Amino acid sequence: MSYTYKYPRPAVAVDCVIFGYDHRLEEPDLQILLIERKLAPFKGKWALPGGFVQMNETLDAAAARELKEEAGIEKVYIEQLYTFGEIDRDPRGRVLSVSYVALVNLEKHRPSAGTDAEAAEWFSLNKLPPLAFDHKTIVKTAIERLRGKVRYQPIGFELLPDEFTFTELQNMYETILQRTFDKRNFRKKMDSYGLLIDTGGMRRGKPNRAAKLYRFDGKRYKTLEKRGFLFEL
Amino acid sequence: MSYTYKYPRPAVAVDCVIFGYDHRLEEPDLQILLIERKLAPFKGKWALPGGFVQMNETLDAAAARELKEEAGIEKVYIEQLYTFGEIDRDPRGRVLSVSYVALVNLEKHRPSAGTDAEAAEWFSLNKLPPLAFDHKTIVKTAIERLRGKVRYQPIGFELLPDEFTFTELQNMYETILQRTFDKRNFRKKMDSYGLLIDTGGMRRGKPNRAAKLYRFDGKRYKTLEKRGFLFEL
DNA sequence: ACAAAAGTGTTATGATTACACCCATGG
DNA sequence: CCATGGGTGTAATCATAACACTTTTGT
Repeated sequence: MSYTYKYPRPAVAVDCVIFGYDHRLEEPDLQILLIERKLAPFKGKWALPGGFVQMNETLDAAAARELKEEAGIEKVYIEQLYTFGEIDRDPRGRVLSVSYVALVNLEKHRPSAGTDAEAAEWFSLNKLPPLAFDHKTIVKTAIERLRGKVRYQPIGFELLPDEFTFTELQNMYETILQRTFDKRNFRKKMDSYGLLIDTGGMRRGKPNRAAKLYRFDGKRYKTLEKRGFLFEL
Repeated sequence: MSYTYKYPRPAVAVDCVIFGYDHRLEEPDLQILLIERKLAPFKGKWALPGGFVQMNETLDAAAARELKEEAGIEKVYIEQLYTFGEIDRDPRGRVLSVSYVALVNLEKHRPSAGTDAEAAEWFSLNKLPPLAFDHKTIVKTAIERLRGKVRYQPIGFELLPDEFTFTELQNMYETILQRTFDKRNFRKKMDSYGLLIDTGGMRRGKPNRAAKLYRFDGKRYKTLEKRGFLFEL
């Protein structure tokens, strides 16, 4: 079977930059999920999960599908990033890449084996292997988007478990933004937004004082947002 | 001549939301350049300038080409906005739209006749006609991007002539952001960035005190930006 | 001389920063 | 009982917001 058109058309792929964060690490870092390519081109190289857009699915749906098929990840935060269209970005011919960014908490996505049985692995951002295609550029763009957006939209919470401590929250921001915050000032500001619900639970198990667990109040945020409230770190 | 592929491919178009601003108007407003479609579908309706991506041009190049061909506009600020991929957004079949935002000063682009001899007209944002395809959605997204970005990147200057007065600058921001600023505070802040060069010229001709003309110092901005400086309105 | 917009400082308020000690827990 | 991270307040500084009058120009 084949498809014929009057004018040439580029192929269109979606590629996903999946950021993972593990709040339990001593020295936490941002990680990215990569899959090892089993086919040419770039056979054996690491690449972003992705694939071609089907005719009966939207771009968002294609991204969600690839996320599930290749990375075994579902129902997470995902947003469109940018569309890359350099002429020679794919040696097979003209292929556009509509890229997406997803944010997940690593605790929930440890196994990281794709259903397609491709090797999928988390890599620290500081230790990325060489990547196929122009995926290095895509990753760079994704990091810039994350760094820029995390400061004025409460998307960072997507990287944490549902319940988290103040310190875990602060570490997450410090990791992404590559800077430190004063503990008291950080808590004061977060507190002032009234977006953290005290769950009553405690993070225990370490030889120090137990820490209170909080949950992000997404409903309240949406309400406030409509009234012109701006989350800002 | 025709082109055959093993798998079906969507067609890919670029569409441009061209914002124009006229600093000389009594009650300035943001405008958008639209072209009247001469062919089906949506024949006779107004639409964003755009067209299909050629195989030998990047997306940015395609956007620049359409800008020139359909709107007669060249060498202006342009950036990619978003890629729209709803399945039924084009009645002809599956067509993705990689959309772009361009910013121009109306003074320089008055004639607004496209070289393709299509009717091209500026419309006030508040008085847009019904638009073809999903172009209303694209315009809405573009406005959100402009409103969000203008506050922390000095892109607003692209809407003004090279030389402008403080009042013109303030009016431009007030128009885009739909709010007012205190004159003294606005000048104080702008002044503090040191990004405006006094050209020595004056805006004369009105029966009131002449206003000093300034120029945006793009070079200095780039230098400061690298050192971590953040423009913020 | 008048109408219209240009230009200019000061004070009050709120937000941000800097900074250090006691508390609770598990081993 | 000790090591470790949790939790808390205050003062100084800086940025923002509010506010009104004099100057210059063209007609």
